[in-house]
Amino acid sequence: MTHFKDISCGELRAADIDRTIRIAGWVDRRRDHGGVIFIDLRDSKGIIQVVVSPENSAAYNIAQRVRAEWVLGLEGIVKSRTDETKNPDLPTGEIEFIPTHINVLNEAETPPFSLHEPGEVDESLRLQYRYLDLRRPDAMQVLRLRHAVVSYIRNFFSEKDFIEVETPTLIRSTPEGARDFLVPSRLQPGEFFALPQSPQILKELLMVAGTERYFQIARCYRDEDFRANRVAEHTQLDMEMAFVDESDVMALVEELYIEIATRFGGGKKISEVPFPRLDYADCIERYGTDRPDLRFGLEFSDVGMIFKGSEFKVFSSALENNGQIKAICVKGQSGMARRAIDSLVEVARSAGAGGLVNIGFSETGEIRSPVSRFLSDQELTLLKEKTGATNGDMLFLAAGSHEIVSETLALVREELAVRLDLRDPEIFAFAWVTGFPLLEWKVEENRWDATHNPFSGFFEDEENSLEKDPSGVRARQYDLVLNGEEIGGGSIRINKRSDLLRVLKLMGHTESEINKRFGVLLQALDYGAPPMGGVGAGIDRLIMQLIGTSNIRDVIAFPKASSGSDPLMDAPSPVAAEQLKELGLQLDPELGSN
RNA sequence: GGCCCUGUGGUGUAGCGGUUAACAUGCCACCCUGUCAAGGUGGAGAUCGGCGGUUCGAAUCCGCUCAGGGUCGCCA
Repeated sequence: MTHFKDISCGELRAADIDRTIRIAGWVDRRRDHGGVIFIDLRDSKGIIQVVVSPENSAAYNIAQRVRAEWVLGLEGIVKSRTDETKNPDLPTGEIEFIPTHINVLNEAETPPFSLHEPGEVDESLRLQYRYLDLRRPDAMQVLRLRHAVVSYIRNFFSEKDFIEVETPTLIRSTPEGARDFLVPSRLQPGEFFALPQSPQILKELLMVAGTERYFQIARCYRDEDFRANRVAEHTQLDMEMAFVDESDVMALVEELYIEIATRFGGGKKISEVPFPRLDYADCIERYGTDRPDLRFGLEFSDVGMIFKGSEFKVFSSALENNGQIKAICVKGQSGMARRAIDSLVEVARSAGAGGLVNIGFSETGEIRSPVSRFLSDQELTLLKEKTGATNGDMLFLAAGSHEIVSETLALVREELAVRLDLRDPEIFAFAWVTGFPLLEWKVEENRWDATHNPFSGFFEDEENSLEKDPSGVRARQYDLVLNGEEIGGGSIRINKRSDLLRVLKLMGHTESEINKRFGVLLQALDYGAPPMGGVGAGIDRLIMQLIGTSNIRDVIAFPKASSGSDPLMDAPSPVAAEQLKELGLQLDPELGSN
């Protein structure tokens, strides 16, 4: 196989018995019995037990010195273990390796943390020594899975006549969207490149160029604060097709994700095929979010009608202020502990709600609620009817503006799912969400803004035209949701210059701004841009779902800490004054010299 | 930028106003020829993230600060 090894440690099997071979790897564990010494030798494929007895004094002397994580090259014979000493827990447990020669390829310091149970080790320490952290077989396994998925994606599109085209990582800054990472230009001092937030414009230009079917595994950069599922640089499956409509793109993407979930999902089941299509407005009504976790129910019911003129002022006044009242029905939880209810109220308050009303219907039909004295029998009867609650169930109600109610109950719904363990870990719940409004009103900026990106196509008719009622125009946008995470999104693009201009003007851009920022695309659209659409889909989040982690750093070889710094390379770092001078940059003296 | 949580031998934790700062694991030495998280005996190893304050006395209480994690803002 190579100069140092004929076969991987982890691949040795009974079929190799009596072979004389070379193996190499790291010392996983060493067990010294005074006489015989056992060394578990680990490589990328697994572990093999090496047995060194005093009879081979040269090897034995070395084996006595050996410590954890030393790098060894061995020459020897594969032997069958006796029946009593076989280890059924190990894939290589039927055999062991008897070395004739041990070659110490490198010694090693004792690692700063155990490589055997590092789940509990401080993450920043693990990141600082990421090259050791990745030695853990399950960490390396994630990288292997990621590779397999990406390579499957590449094959999938290649076989469907797509070509992968690389696009530049030094591009022009556009003030739309997230904050750009900037790279100063030496040749044009005082000017900057931006790292792409996605190859959006470039892939549209590729469509104008006649590529027709393009994809790319593309790195995307956004200089915003981190979250558990968000980092500054992420990898995206970027795809674009010409001469398509929504159904073409969605069908292809759906086919891909079904294949990936089936092949790489570790036996988990896809809850519904074809993926359910949800309308945006409907989604907000039922789940309070545009990326609902469909692994469990707990849908909202609108119970506003019941409380018109109710004695309970919180409810009646919410309605008078044009708000709404919605309920979640939790089956069999009428006896929920007071503490659990209180903490749900806290969750609701954190979302901006005044509170959260709980109404329990006990098994014997009694009402348990802090507001029971305000509720009439008729209201309670109607509540049961509307929410489907029966004796034994618990209702949670929130009242207020549409926005507050949605956000509040969405949080409460998630929290209930966690506490009641409603999320089946063996399920992939995919869904498409469509029917997004094209534009949303930005109160602070006093203008319309694109809900996704300004290049998204739109549906309009006479009543709902851009100029008459922008809020009524739907985008030709589709988002792919998996287990409550947005894992992809795309649209059929605007391919006519005049339409793009209409949208950009509505968004409050002046002609000259438009030309400066979007001039290239506008011009290109004028040169015969075909109908086109595609998706951008997050690879990191997909892998997270496949392995079932909520920490995005688990699926990245060398991730940044959530502060945005790199504990391994100790980046970012100050640079020499020379470098700054070449770039024509001067630092704000108030930043100090650290 | 706001809020919440965490910081004690190498690692993971306990201790929460007076302790020789405890335990596990790792490390080192010795014993041990069939273990596979080997076992046994012994040993080294922490000024309790940093600075300041309160107190007769601070790992413990308070303030500031640093680092990490989460979250809101932000993320077309």
